[in-house]
Amino acid sequence: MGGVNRADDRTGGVGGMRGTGGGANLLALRSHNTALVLDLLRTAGADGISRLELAERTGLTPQAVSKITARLRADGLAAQAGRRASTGGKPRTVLRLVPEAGHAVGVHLDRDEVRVVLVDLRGAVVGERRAALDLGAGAEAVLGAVREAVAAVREAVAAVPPAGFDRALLGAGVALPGPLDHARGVLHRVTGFPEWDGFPLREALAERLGVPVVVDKDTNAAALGLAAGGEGGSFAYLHLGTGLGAGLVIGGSVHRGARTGAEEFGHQVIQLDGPPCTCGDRGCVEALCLGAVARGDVEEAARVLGTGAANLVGLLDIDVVLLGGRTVAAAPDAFVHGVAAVLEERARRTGQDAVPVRVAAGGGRAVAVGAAQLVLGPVFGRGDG
Amino acid sequence: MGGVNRADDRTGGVGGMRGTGGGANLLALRSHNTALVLDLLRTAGADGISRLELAERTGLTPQAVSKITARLRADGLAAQAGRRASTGGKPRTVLRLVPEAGHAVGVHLDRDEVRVVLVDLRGAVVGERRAALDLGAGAEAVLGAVREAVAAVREAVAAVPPAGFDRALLGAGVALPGPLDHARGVLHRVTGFPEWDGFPLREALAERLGVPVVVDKDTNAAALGLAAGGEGGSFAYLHLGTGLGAGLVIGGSVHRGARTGAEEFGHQVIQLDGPPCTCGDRGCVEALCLGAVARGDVEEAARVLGTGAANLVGLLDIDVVLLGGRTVAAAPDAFVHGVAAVLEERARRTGQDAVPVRVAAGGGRAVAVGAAQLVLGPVFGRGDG
DNA sequence: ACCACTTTCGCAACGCTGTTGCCAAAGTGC
DNA sequence: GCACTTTGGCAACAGCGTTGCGAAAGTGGT
Repeated sequence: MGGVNRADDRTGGVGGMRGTGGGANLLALRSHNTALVLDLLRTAGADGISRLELAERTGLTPQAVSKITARLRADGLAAQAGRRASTGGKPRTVLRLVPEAGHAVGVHLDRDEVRVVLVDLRGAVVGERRAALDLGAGAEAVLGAVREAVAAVREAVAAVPPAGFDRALLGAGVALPGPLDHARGVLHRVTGFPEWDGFPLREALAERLGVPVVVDKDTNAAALGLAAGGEGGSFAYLHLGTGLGAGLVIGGSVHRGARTGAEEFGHQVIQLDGPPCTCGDRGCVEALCLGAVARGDVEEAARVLGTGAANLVGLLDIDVVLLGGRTVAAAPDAFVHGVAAVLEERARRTGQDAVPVRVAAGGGRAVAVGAAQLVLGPVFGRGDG
Repeated sequence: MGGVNRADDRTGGVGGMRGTGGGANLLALRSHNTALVLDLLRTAGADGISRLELAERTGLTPQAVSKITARLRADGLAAQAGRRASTGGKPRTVLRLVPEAGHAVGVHLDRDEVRVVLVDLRGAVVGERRAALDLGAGAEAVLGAVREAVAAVREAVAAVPPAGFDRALLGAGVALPGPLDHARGVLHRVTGFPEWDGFPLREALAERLGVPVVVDKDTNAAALGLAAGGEGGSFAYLHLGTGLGAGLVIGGSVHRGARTGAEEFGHQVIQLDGPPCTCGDRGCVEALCLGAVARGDVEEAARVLGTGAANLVGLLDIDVVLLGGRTVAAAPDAFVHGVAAVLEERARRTGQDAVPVRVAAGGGRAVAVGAAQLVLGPVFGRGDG
């Protein structure tokens, strides 16, 4: 290890911290490093990870890792899990995350139903509940239904063994369609339901549930869930259902604009003076893509979607394109191949490797699971996603 | 101030730190907070800023700020600069950055000339030199010319009073056209000059100049320069010259992809099956825009550029669009108004405020000045830009 | 002119961080 | 069975920001 300070040769430093404020004290430093270790424990999964490996990956000294993991074990968040084979000396003891040391609920508030999942620290679903719901039935009814569904899931899980575990609920993440103010938890223009305009959902729900609440757009939540599910680097999640939206993950974190209008992927113009779109513009990807679907021309829809994806890939250097939504689910292969074809053609021209295209994992509960990650993310140092 | 830990009620914490590694020790914490203070001192400019103001803005305690600024003063980086009016007690002493405590050179390596600037810590130009240069003349000739130009600027500045100042050269930033590997400083496919392919420019130049070197794409450097020049938040710099490129600043930092292909703004398709582009695709913004310019139809060129910009604004929630480059400089008003018109039309539809459009400041030496910021940025905690 | 009060800001002691030096524990290999 | 390697905890340590306190330097009332 030598006498040289090991963190000195890192390029990153503490990094980050844009905007105002950002002074860091010892508490911030401690929680930062703790979150880092927790994140590595989570990534390691059931295999576990040794202290020295943690030290190598974080750049901290083994002794610092020992201190941090000792605290985590004392708090019940980590546990010893066997040992590795010796390499000529004392074998490394393997540590693993204790998934049931904390939980989070994820709420997917859709136009016609609410879906609630309870996940553990790993992000694994341990309870789920769906209920029909009219998003236009008014705030009281909707909030009540959410409260009920959340309570039902919590009770169901609490009833089954193994009992005695700490079922600490860290908070609730809520995802719903339409732009909103993520930072303040206030809704804006929920498509088709103007009565929600300006509604302080986070505050109202936090009061009813008695736990911290985070709200976000459904596509962002889905993208976040995919990122937590092992999808690394930068990727775009394109959701093609009744509309066309996207969630963007850049460098591991979800991109949200300062305003609410971010990720209007569907209203990117790719056909100057093309057919009119519901948004009032002409030649939007959404209009072209859904128009082709309506005509039954899935091939053309995929090509159009691929062109929009190619623009994104070129602009932001995306690593993977993931497709989701009901329309994609109806003909997954056609869409994947069609989009991939456009990207491969592009890669052939630029001489680079083609960006892979896949159907997003998670299926129908991807958004709810991602919403839960809105709460879990910060625990593992993922900012707000 | 009370007994409560003040950093606890911040949402940010130490934050950031994506990817592997990232363990932070006390040294990292110290340099983080120091950089934060330096950045505020720089932003304050000649007006200066008081210790208590620094404390409020960073979230640190006044005492911590006093310690940090004492170190900075001892190092010659900060100095007392008068005092403010009293508000009923001891008046605050104002601190300011000592600009001449450090310098950086910025090199703009263009196809036909090299432009070198020497800037102080504020980013103000204190020396400049231009020289004709054939980028295709081979590595030896080009590197020699750069070395000569840099040496000439340094000597010219060292010769003029006020003498005796610490003229510490922190490093050199180099900007040039075409994609490259920013992290490793290796070139890729410099448009029109295939012989530079894979050339380790950073290493080669660092050896000749004897100072650390950072390389980046010209549009990224220009965007970084604009960000350092007071342009806040997220913005896009669109450069329309012999080609069409863009530099993206998201949340105060330059966006670079993991690969080299990021920000291929000009090859965004906005006209399906449109006219062929030099890149091999059809309907790229660059082809349409430059085609219109060639026909003398500046109005149409601006509309096309505006459509591309609108796509960007919608996708990434950009705050400002800045235009630059020779073609824009030839008819600035036409381009600004034409692009603004598209964005205003878009804003009218979505019911939001229109994103403003301006001509980028800095003129012909914007890239060189921005290149210097590649070196200065990290000093002020701006990561690598 | 004097004194009470407010505000700024440095010194000293403190708690806590990660680091270093050292040693016990627990394996492998001759 | 002994030498060696590797792991990881204990204790002392340097250095970070924080807290307690007091000197410095103004204002405003008397």
